[in-house]
Amino acid sequence: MSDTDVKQPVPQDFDALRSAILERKGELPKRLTQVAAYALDHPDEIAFGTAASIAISAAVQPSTLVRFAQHFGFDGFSGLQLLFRARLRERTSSYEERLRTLEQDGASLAESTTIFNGFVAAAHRSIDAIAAAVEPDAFERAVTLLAKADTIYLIAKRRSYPISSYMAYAFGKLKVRCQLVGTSAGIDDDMLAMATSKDAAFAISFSPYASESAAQARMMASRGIPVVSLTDSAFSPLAECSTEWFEVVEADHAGFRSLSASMAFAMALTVSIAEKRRRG
Amino acid sequence: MSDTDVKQPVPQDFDALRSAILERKGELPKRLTQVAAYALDHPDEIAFGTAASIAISAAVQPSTLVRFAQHFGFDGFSGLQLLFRARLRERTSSYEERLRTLEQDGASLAESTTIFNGFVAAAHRSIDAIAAAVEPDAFERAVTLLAKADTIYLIAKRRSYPISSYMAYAFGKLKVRCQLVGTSAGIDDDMLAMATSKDAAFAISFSPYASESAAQARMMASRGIPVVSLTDSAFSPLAECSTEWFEVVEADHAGFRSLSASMAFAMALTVSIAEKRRRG
DNA sequence: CCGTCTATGGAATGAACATTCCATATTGAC
DNA sequence: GTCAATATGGAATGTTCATTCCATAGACGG
Repeated sequence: MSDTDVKQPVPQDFDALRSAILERKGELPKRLTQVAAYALDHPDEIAFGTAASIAISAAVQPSTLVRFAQHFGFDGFSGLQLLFRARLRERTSSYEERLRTLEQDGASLAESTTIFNGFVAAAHRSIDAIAAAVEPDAFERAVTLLAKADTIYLIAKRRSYPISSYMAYAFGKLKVRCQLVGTSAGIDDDMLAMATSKDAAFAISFSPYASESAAQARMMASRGIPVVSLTDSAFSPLAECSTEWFEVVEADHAGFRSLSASMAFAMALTVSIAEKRRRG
Repeated sequence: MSDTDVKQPVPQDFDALRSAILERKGELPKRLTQVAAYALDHPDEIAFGTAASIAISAAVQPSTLVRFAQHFGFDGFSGLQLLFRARLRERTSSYEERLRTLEQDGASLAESTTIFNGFVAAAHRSIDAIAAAVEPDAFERAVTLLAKADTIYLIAKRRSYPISSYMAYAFGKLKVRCQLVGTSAGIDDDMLAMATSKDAAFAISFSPYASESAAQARMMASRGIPVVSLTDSAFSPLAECSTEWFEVVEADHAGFRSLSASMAFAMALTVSIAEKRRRG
């Protein structure tokens, strides 16, 4: 059983595997070279296929795939396949990598440091996610919609309230009329009742969705007032009653989410609206 | 076998499936709704996972996943999974394409897109900056200081208020007693007057510094109450009266700053404090 | 040219998995 | 409140799949 070369450590990520393959391709027997070439040329096939389907496609036996994986220190083919799948999943996580190297340096970091690094990485990931998820056209439509509104009603409760309150602050500085809804109990509905179809609303709500926010957004929509919203799922009650809606998936650290990505989005929206107005 | 609704054709690609799910989500029974929400929120999991692992993650039975697939006309779960895999294959290209538009801000892009990209980039820079600027030891000291406080007073006005209000929300969830200062005019000083040296304060202020915040922080400090602060310059009035202070330089886009980095910092601090308390 | 050692193909095996089935719970109509 | 219809949980089932095993082919050294 000299199959598993003990000298080489088992590759932990796709890049390591790739290097290992390139490095050792000279000393591999014929069929394994064939597999190596196929693997690097068709990584997606490896990620999605089954051993049998890949074997056919690469013109080898399934057992050869297993042997190939074992040559590089894996338990079997499945272990190797995980790396190919992780590659598709992660795509963006150079941040996680940086974080991992940070944590290797000092063996015993204070817990607070780990938490801090976790939130930093989560923030990066969240921002990448929203950058990829927001369609420029939809964003432009939302900006147009809100820019021509007489008054912009900002609907947000609880966790999303800090975002709307910052938007209200910024709108104030930018001389854009807006009305912050959700501050003191009771007067919200009275304020919203004054809205006309010349106005518009921007609603923010994350799971678990505050029922008032959804109800208020629905009410606005039913009165013909355009509603733009920011939420975290296509299943959000906001999604169905909004003229335009955007999905932001804040990455979490240990179950807690910061609002980093939402804040960036909110500011981009706010400034874009002001800019569009300024230009006429 | 009225499971497979013959009215609906079997979705042939992910978008068709997505539309079908959103369209019919109202008429789905409870567990199937749960699966529907999970599927749209975690498409990658569906693509790679096994029925068993997905079932656990979505808190349903494997059989429910099969039934869900059959409700939408598929033979079984596997048929549905193929669509999620195909999506992942195609997405990777368009996804990277989107991220590439972040770099170019040619005239061809809508202004709102340029602004959006600008804030995304600024957020990344800000977070990198704070990750580099915060010293783990100082952070740990700040956490310790605040964790042993009886009540944490959160001092913030105007631009920094969204941060403290989110912290107050999170502290509430985490059962950490805190007092949000700066909300309604007048009672602030009365609230702060009740603070004792067993308490602590966390102050946030950015240029141009609200004079009240600085005054309140100074007052607390002079009464022997530990003050931790987050500000944007060593010359900030907060820096000189704080036991520990941290500098966050939010990168700006066209003169406007989002609060992305401050939010990440605030959440890290909040969670660290709660965690330290929980441990004794 | 023979023996040994490694590589390979293909069948056998056993594990993982999707799917089905049935008993129970829940919902809705009368 | 009762009954029917539908939804759900969980175990049983049968299939697909990765893996192992073994017989044979090929390479290499003597």
